[in-house]
Amino acid sequence: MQNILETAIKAGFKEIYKTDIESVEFQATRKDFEGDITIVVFAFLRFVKGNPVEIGTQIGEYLKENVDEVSDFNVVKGFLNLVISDSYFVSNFNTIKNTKEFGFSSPKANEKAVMVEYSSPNTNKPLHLGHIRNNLLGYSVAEIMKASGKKVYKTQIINDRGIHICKSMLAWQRFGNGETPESTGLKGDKLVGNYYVAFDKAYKKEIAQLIAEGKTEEEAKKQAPILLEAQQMLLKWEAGDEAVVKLWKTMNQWVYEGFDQTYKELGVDFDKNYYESNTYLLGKDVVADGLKKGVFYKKEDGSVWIDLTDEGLDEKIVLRSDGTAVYMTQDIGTAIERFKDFDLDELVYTVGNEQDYHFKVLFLILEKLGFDWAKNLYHLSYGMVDLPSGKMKSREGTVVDADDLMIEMTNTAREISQELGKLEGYKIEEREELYKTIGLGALKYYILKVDPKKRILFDPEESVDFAGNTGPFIQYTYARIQSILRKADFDYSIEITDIELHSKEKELMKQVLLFPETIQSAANNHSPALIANYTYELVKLYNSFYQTVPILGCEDLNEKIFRTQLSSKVSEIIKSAFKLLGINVPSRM
RNA sequence: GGUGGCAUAGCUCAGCUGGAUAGAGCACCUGCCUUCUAAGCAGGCGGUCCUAGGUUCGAAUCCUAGUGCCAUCACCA
Repeated sequence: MQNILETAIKAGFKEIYKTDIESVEFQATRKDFEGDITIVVFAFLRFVKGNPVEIGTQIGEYLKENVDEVSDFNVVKGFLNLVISDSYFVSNFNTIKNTKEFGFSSPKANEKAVMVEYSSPNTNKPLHLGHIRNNLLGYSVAEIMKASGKKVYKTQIINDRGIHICKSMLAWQRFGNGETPESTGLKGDKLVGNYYVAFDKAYKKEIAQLIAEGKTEEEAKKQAPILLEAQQMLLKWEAGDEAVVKLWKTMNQWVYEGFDQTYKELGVDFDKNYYESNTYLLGKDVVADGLKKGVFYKKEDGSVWIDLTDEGLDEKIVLRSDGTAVYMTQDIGTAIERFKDFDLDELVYTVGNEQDYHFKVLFLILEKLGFDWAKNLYHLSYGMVDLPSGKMKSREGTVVDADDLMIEMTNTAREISQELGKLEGYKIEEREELYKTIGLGALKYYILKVDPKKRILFDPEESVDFAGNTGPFIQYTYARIQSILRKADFDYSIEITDIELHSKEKELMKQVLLFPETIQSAANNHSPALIANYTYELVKLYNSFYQTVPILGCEDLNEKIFRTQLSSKVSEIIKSAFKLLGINVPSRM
């Protein structure tokens, strides 16, 4: 539509004012004015001198005469509001009416893929609310990019080695009495997490003891025997000590089983897992190579650095003086590995904004090393999820556990649903499934509707809403439409062409037609929030339509068919949009 | 201290590349279930868009400075 108008407007200026204009500025007409599309006349004043109202009127008249789709216009101040004909909307609707997965594009042949990394947990403690945001964002962005026409691989790198892992292992050895998930009935990740906390407790105790003996806090922190022992254990692990490796495998396996369960409940998945225990040595040869190229330099003690002061950053270490890899070394190696493993041209890292600096440096290093794909690396940086008491800290037990939270959400959904009592004829299992759908819908929507880069304040005392701009509200609208479609006992597949639109229908259709560009924009911006906001707007318009005009009770058969078709399309879009957010929709609720 | 991010209604958030009287939801108040699901609809109340300058016909949006909160600046990850 905009293209048609732009060409016409340019032609109009040429005819009336004998001038060429560069571009036309469009915007949606505000609700309080009549019209569908608005042209900002002010922008033309650079090319044509005169009164904006006069110019607007002349252009409006020109368009009304020369463009079929423009049925009327009005000018308010410097704004030319155009009324687009009903037939334009109706014919547009008819072309998309039967499109399966309207708004989604399929991947083009031969196009390279995008890899989205998310989750990437440590294997020493259970997943919490912060991981939930990460998982939901990563999963959703991956789905959105798929829908926008990209081939996508989902991945995570599991941080399964290092001193923090040894801490839980050591604590289990000392205090565990051979406990297992089976013997305790605990989820594996929970059990291991308990020992991570136990380590910290014992460690703190030893520190206090040493301080009492006259050491400074700093000395005490470094000399606590339990810490030294954990460090010993790490060395043994790296040396391949049989007993340590065996324990490591056993405990990690417990954690994986626990994680799998959480991921399944949350509804996220991965195409490939990377393990840090396999990748932590990667990148060293790249560093050696970069050293030759002069990208890095060696200090006297043998450590290798990169100087980024020209870019306004600092110097950064890429290899320790003892030749071992740091985090950065691994990330360099892993990135390269991934581009070898898959035919990629883009890699998205879903990692909190506390690591902004790290990724800035990483990308810069890869660019300096000469990888042309380095410019296609993207850090999907999101804000922290904070509690009213501040930051969540696993070691201090101030975390909102992922499993617990999902259960609580389901419980709330159950309470509300039972109170409303609309589920006659539903079996117990069906109901439980539904409570989960609604509870998780509330949680996921609550988190995803917020712009990723903003931090979220989560108050466990105030439960997530189920009314207003929420997941359940949107699910409810979907269920309502399903109810209508179940009751529609007539053939509504025929094409309706000649029809006069109710203003509610027109507004709704305008929103429907925006779905494809919303997906593209959400993909470009890596923002599920755009999908959430779009869907909310769509659903609000639908509910207003639903309560203003009769659908099945409509006298005129054409109207009735058309409104049913429109309802059906809206429900399809709700379902698709929610699929992009990883949220299911119920046929009743 | 250096660097980066954020600041919009009592609370939670929208606000696209600058554009019309700054929009939703929650909360509070008023109506609407003998028509398709009231987890809904219609309406009311509520704002120095952090502050001060600047650019512009026009600034919540762009620039500069300041204030506040958060993050980061380790041979940790």
